[in-house]
Amino acid sequence: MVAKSKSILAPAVPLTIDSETRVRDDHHQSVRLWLRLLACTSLIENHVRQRLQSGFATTLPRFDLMAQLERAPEGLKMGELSRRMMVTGGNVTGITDLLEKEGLVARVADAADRRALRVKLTAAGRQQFGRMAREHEQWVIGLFAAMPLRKKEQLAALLSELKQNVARATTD
Amino acid sequence: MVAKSKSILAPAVPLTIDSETRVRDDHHQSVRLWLRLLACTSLIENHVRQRLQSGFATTLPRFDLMAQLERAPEGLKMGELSRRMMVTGGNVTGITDLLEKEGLVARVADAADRRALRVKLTAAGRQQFGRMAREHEQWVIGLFAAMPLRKKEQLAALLSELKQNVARATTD
DNA sequence: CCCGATTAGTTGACATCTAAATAATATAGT
DNA sequence: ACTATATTATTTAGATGTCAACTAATCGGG
Repeated sequence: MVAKSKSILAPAVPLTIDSETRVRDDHHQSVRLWLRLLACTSLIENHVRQRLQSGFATTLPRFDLMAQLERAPEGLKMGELSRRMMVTGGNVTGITDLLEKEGLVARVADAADRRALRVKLTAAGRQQFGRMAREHEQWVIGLFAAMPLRKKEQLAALLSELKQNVARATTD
Repeated sequence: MVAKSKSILAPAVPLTIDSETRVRDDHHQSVRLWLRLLACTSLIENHVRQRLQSGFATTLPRFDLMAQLERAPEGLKMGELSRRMMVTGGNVTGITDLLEKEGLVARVADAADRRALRVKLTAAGRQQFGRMAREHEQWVIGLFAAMPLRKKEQLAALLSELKQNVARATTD
């Protein structure tokens, strides 16, 4: 039963039941892990979205964009926003349009590059974001409150490693 | 999925430096943990989406819906699909419309409840899903390949716990 | 049996989101 | 300078997503 063949030319050749089982379990485990990751994210994301909607009549993407700008006082170029938010450029254009119409952000011509625009928070935008951010932080803290600090640290470390791995695997 | 923004940035609300530092670090940690979770999910999600698009000319929500049906030979009611996919009912209606138009799923009247519909995979749908699922599994395995089995188990356990906590925190 | 409250699903209005095409500007190599 | 190429932002079409209002069918207490 121990057909130890590792023949590269015959990948379809059956492995031992043991190793095959182990491999199959490993495969299932990766997919299950991914689904679990996705479930956690969706739960939190939906919760935060609903709170932003009911509490501030705004949306997650708007909040996200403003959050990026909050820590960039000199503003960010559209492309930089796109990279940080991990969405396409066209998407950023649309969200910026709406926020600009609401007077929360402003497009400013970039001095160094005439193709580029810098998006900045307006005074009103900074003020509104401040109010939202304080509450948002409390929501998130509440969602993670039941997990002991130690486990949160473990989770953060594992996710950090995963992020590196995935980033590497997706770029080449 | 969700009118979804993919990365929300941390607030960092200034308080006094000395007395609240420890608490603030804990709070900050929760937000950073959430951002890291979101970053991992977005990376994987974007990768899988692009592969589904280039390899099968389909999308993640379609794949997701078909995956739910694959595990339910009797079919699923719209509401059940909505719950499992964690999206609204209206959304499920739209995706089902398109998949039905493509002949991959079918709406069947429910015998027990005349309000309800059962959505089932067609033979063509089952076949196409099979092909996609095999590749999809390989993509996911590849993304997680660099992480040792032991750590994957830890991560899965921590996420399981988090999921329970968040589910509890968001329902009451 | 009947009526009000739920439940299942769809619809319409609108906001995100991607992928692809476009216009305008920068940059590098010759 | 000139040209080919790359970068920056927008636009378009189509898919996904929420929410609220709607129809139809079920359920439960009188």
